[in-house]
Amino acid sequence: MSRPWAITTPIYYVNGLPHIGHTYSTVVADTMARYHRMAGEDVYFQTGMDEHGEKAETAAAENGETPEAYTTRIARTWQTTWDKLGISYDRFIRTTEPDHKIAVQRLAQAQWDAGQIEFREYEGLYCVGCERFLTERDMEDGLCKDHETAPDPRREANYFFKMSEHFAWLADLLEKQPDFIQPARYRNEVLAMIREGSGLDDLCISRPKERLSWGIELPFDPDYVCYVWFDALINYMTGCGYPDQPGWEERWQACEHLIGKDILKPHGVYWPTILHGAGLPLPKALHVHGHWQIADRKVSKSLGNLIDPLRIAERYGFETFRYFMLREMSFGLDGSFSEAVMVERVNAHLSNALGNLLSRTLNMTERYCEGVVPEPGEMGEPEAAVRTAAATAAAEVDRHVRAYESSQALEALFRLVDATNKYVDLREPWKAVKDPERAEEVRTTLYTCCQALRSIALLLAPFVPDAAATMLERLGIAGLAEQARLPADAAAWDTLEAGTATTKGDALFPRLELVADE
RNA sequence: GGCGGUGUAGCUCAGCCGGUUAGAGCGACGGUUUCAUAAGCCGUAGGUCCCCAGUUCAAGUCUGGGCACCGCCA
Repeated sequence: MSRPWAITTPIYYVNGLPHIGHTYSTVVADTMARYHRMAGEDVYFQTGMDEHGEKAETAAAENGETPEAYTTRIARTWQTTWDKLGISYDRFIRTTEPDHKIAVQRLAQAQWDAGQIEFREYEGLYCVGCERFLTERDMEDGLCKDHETAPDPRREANYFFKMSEHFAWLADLLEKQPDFIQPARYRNEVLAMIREGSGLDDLCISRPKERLSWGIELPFDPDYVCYVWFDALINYMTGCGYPDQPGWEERWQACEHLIGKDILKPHGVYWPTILHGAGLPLPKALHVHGHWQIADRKVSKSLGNLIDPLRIAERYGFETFRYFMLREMSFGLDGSFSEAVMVERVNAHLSNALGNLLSRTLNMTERYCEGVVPEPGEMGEPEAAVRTAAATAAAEVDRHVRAYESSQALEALFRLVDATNKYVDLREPWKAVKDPERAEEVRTTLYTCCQALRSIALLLAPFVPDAAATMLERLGIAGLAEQARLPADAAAWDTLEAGTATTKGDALFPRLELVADE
């Protein structure tokens, strides 16, 4: 049995439509999942929707729908989007599903039994319009900022998880296991959040049903439902099989979470302490990425910075969008999205460097070698250099992908593309072909190019799967991506069989033109 | 107000524990080639490494102060 490995996207809140931020998270997770699958690991990849809570209940009511109908409708839209974009998730989980409800109740019960939960009565200023207690930040001159009304003093009783008792443990964990939250900047932020005097305290994990009914009932008090974050976070474990599926712990402890920096606190503080309080094991790591700034074009303020992935896919092709996000964003830092820059990058990398290499190689193979992978002669210095470049690329891609550094991984991969282009120019097969005595050299050159393209396609498969599949198909080794093992098979040489038919085909990545907005 | 981050060529960024003339990719410009998606290849262009002070034989790289932007908290 191969080694388990799991990855989760954030559990997206059932609200609106996916934009570039969600798409980026999902694409990174998909790329990671595809790579680990190709590395022969037993991969589980989960994404899904967080469907409970006040906001969903309110939105449903505004639409004249039941919460069930509303959340089902929105969830379908999201799932359809991921399907259209070819995201290879293993499960699209919804927090309204029965197994999740069981998981939440079991975990809440475990905390209750462990004495981690306390019932407390408190008083605060409640805004009827907001349907929640306000903090100072929400008010101006004693009025709710949103509703400009005075909040009522109100008493309420709720269940609290004694979260602050676990801060020392968490700080200690982050010292001993610095890789638990990556990159390090976010680990430091979490340490700052739980430092003495930072203000973070215990976590309210319930809502009285009279105020909110759209939630999972607390197992020890039917008058209350779970606070939405407490409910939502547990989805990651539900998907791994908690509590009853045999062997869930193994998968769970190999599970890596991928999130945006906006939800660092729930994932970096709430989640590990909740698990610790319930006496449950932790996932393997938390990987935190930055946000996309939208650089060009006027973006309507009311719509916000909405980049609709389907619209981009329609205009430019999803794989180019995907390539751009993975190549352009330094993991952990903010990135800048602009269609103009995307077009520029994609043309330079995918069309000019890679697409053209494939195109010239296959064209010459067709013209000079009857359209089959030729029988190579002796390998010289330049051929050995390409072979070394492939081995280097395979090793570097592996290292960077495992560290979530997709940008550096693609950079390393394109060094192989460049090396191969330089190699062709050095050998000049279009000249050599005119000299009958150099026939063997031509065959060796084109064999080497095909072999390099095979490595490139394999390494590229997790990033742009469709294009990589097309490349392999044209090289006469369709479906190889499904059987190959990374990184070893991308570094392997002399694996192509002479005589295999190749197909020239159309441009793999036609050059893009910037589409003008209407 | 507190804590943290970021500030390096037009753009996006590398530069680890301080050490030869500060790097890469893209773009720009010039040359060359024709197998190829007006692609490839070769070369060039020159940036006060945010500012000031300090430590050091030596500082983008360490220390202190300042400025700008961002994040978290209050």
